[in-house]
Amino acid sequence: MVTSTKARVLEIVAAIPFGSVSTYGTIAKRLKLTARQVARILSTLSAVESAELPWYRVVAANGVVSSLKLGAVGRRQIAKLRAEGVAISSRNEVLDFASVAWVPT
DNA sequence: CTGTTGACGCTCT
DNA sequence: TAGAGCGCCAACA
Repeated sequence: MVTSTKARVLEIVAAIPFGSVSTYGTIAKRLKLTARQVARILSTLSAVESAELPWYRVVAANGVVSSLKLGAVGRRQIAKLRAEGVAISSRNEVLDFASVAWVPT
């Protein structure tokens, strides 16, 4: 298989269980990458990929939703997470993050 | 080729 | 508790 960097990241994201979240840094270290690369890959997802993959289950370190996304995508991400049972505080942080955090295997 | 910009993370103050 | 600074690396003008 090709096992391109993008494919590996998408594979991890697609494996995040319902009601759980993961972080850029965790995925990045798991794949021997940097958080920036993981973030950029998710930012370049096609419309189909973004619709199929639970990219909204991926947040920044400490379960904080990236303030850079809050303008547009972030609002949608928080709405999606809440719809899946993930509580988000008024400060855009995942409540009880340690319990819902998921580590790729 | 160089410089800027991030859907980021960690450390120091 | 907040804020600022630096490192990381790929895409883009």
